[in-house]
Order: sequence, then structure tokens, then C-alpha cells
Amino acid sequence: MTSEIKAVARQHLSTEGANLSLRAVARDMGMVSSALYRYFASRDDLLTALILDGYNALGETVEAADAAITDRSQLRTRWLSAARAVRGWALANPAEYALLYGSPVPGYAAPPDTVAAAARTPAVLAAILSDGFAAGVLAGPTMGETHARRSAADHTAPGLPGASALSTRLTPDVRADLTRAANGIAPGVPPELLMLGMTTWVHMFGVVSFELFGQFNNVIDARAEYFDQQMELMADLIGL
Amino acid sequence: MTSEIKAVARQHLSTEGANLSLRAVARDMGMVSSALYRYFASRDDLLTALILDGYNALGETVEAADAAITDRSQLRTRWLSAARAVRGWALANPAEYALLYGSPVPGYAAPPDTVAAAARTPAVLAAILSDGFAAGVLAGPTMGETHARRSAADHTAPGLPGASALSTRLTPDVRADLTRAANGIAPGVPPELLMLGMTTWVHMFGVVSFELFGQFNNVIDARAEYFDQQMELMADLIGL
DNA sequence: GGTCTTTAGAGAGCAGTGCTCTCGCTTGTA
DNA sequence: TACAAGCGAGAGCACTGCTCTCTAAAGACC
Repeated sequence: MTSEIKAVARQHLSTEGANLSLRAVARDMGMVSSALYRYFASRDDLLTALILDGYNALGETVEAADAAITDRSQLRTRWLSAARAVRGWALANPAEYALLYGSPVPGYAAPPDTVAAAARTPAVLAAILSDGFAAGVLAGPTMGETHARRSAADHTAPGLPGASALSTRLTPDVRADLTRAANGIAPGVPPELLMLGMTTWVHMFGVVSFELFGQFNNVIDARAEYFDQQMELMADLIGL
Repeated sequence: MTSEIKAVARQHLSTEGANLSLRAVARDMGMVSSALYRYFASRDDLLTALILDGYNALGETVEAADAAITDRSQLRTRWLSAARAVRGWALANPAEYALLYGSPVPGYAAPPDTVAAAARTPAVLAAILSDGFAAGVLAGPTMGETHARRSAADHTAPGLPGASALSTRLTPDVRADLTRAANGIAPGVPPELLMLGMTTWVHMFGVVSFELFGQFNNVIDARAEYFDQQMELMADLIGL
């Protein structure tokens, strides 16, 4: 029953946008609004359930896209497949995506169970990082420095991945945050590498959000190709 | 008068969140709700005015932060100053920031005058790119290739900026989009360089949005330091 | 000064919203 | 058969955006 309500609510969400009307949902189900309160304590409760489902749906999609690459050593292919899955899901479910990654509703605080579901998508990327690091493909000490011209003092930490001219110097606090995060999601991965992984993670959602939220209007028309190019760039950044 | 209404609305926005109530604004002004319709045709109209003001306020802040760097050749310092200004404004005006860069309201389409105001912030970055390119500091042909290990075929276009191991190969459509954008905002800047500039632009807002929208909760605590580190990384990416 | 027109705001009202309450009806169980 | 639990209906409260009509003030013109 609750799942039927959520299904109708999801449909309303996709057609009407973010301001979900409980009464309209009830009307569509041939019920009266007060009946819905048997199943959800409030409208926020319904939204929370939808958010939870959304994180899980996105996570499943991304996990499946990663798992579809049978050669697990093809880290770059796995990453691109996962990234495309994120964009594909977002384009197919824009309202739900906005619910997950858009502006949070005013006084709304995400319940703890949503954060676990929210971690599924970054966990896929973390697994790719972890696999690459374990296989010695990432963060190897064999990189040579580029001779790229630098304007100020060199911020580059030596011996780190792909794009070796990049600043991977971390302050103690940031390093502590990243180390803690690595322990939780990608054990063994050094904080510098996780930093680059998080950069790709954030940038991936940045590009998708800009596309969905209209920031690319009149700027980028070839959205899919642009996204692919950016994700290739990110793969290079990590050294996949 | 309209400015007084907007001021009260802004205040409401900052305390109550995104769902702005026209009646509450009117109440605070000692008026009745219908009186507001003399000045704004609808609630969306008021929001549009606030969005326009927001883009301009952010743009002014960023422009001032860039202009504060007297040595115009210090591109990296200018970029970091502008980026910090974006984050600072966003943290000081979270509700307005969400209005600008969060999920768009359902049926809302941004009027053309807002896009001009929205372009002020990226224009600052474009000017930095333009200055650097004109001075020959960016995108010079003197870069050496790194020997970074690459998993697949090499996507790197030779002779491009700072982080030379990165994929800057553009498909014709993306190249066309970027060339058109460059003509509008950074004349003369090659599309590959503008692509890197847009990457930093998107990533900057990606990091700020993740911070403001709660995606960093329980992950990154040292927000300011993390932001700085990421912006340094982006500066390296462009080759500032 | 006396009209006359524009303008600002008040007030009532409509349709819609989230949410609470009470009251019946149905269904499963002892 | 009696009881209890759960489910939905209906009315109602306070709120919202928005439209309409009406009144009072202010400015323009002769």
C-alpha cells in the first residue's frame, strides 16, 4: 500500500515538479487526503521515503553499470560506465534527482538511514579507486614530473597519480577528514588519491546538476558528448 | 517601494527557507497581501526579481574580489580570490544561493534578463583566462608530455596547458559549443582552454553546492581548507 | 478653488494546501 | 458471536496564491 502511494507520488513528482501535493496524490488514488496519514505521518515523511528510494534506485543503477564491465581491471571503462549511469538516471528522473541533489527543503534534516543509501553511489567510485590502488595501477610512485609552467610556488606532492602537475598537498585537517572517509569507504586508499576521487565525484554531480538545473542553457548543446569529455578528463585526473 | 518589498522578502527567505510566502511578507510590511500585486504580478515575479538581484550581488562580489588583486598578472591569486568570494557569498546567503543554483522551481523558466546577470560570475573567470592567454601564460605550446601511465588510448591533445596528461580532445559538436561560448565571453581563447576553464567553473559551484546542500556532512569537516585545496587543484588544471 | 484621473491600499472571496480530529465501516481473531 | 484493530470518510482549522471590487488619497489641469 505504501509502495502504491509512493508510486503515484513519484509520478506526480515527475509531472508536476517538486511541490508534491498530498491531496492530489490521494485524489489520484480515489482516496481522501486524511487516509494517507495512516501510512505517512506527514508530507515530509513521504518525501523522505521517496528520497530514500531515490538514493537506492540511483545506487542500484550505478552499481549495475559498474558490474556490467566484466573485465574488472578496466578501471577507466568501469568509471565511465558508472558516470554515464548517473547522468542517465538523472535525465530519466529529473524531479527525483533534484530531490536528492538540489536545494534541501527548508527545515528538513536528512534522517540517518538516508545517508547510508546516499553513500552507495560514491561507494562504487571508491571501489574502483580501491581496486586500482590494490592492483598498483593507481598512485604508483613511477610518475615523472611535468614541466608545466607554474605561476607560484610548486604545490605538487611528488609521486602521485596521473596528472602529476596537480596540487595534491593537503592540510592536516583535510588529510584527517579524507583519512577518516577512506577508512569508511575505501580502506587502504591514501588520502591524496581519495581526494582526487572525491574531486571526480563532486565534478560528476556538478556537471549533471548544471545540465539539469539549466546552467548550460545557451552554452552547451552537445550535453552527452560534453559530459563524456568531462568524465574522460576526470579519469585522467585520477590516473585511471 | 519594490526594493523595500524585496528586502523584506530576502529576509524571509533567509530565515524561512525557499517557500516564500507573499502574505507573510505583506504582513511584515503592515500591508495586506493584495497590495503587493501592485508591484509584482505574481509570486514568481518576486522570485525572479530576487534571482536577478542575487546574480548581480554575487557577480559584484566576485568582480570586486578579482579587482582587489592589484597585480593583474597574478592570475592564480585572482582566481583564488574570486573562488573564495563565491563560497563566501554562498555561505552568507544560502537561501539566495539555493535560489540561483539549486533545483529550479517546477514550471519556472528563467527570463532572458537573468541569463545576462548570471553570466557575470563566469565572466570573471573568462577574463582571467583571456588575460592569461593574451599574455602567453596559458595554453602555450611549450608543455612537455608527462609519462603518466594511461589505461587506454591516449586522449591527450598535445600542446595544451598545465596538466598536460589530461584529455582535452573535443568532439566537433563540443568544440563548436565552446567556440561559440568563447566568442561571447572570452574572445580569442581556444576551446580547449575554455573547456578547462568551464571545468573549474562547474567544479567550483559543485563543491559549494555539495557543502551547502549537505552532501559533505559527516565526510568533510574542514570545509574552507578543502575548498581552497580544490581550487588550487583547479588552478593547476588550467595552468594558472 | 474645483473637478478629474491616477494610484495605493483594503477587504472579501475562491480554490487550493497540510494537518487534526472524530466517526463509522470492514475485517480478522479469540 | 463479541471484540479489537485497522482503514477510510468527512468536517474543519489555519494557511497559501490570486482576483475582484471598492474606497481614499494625491496629483494634474482648467
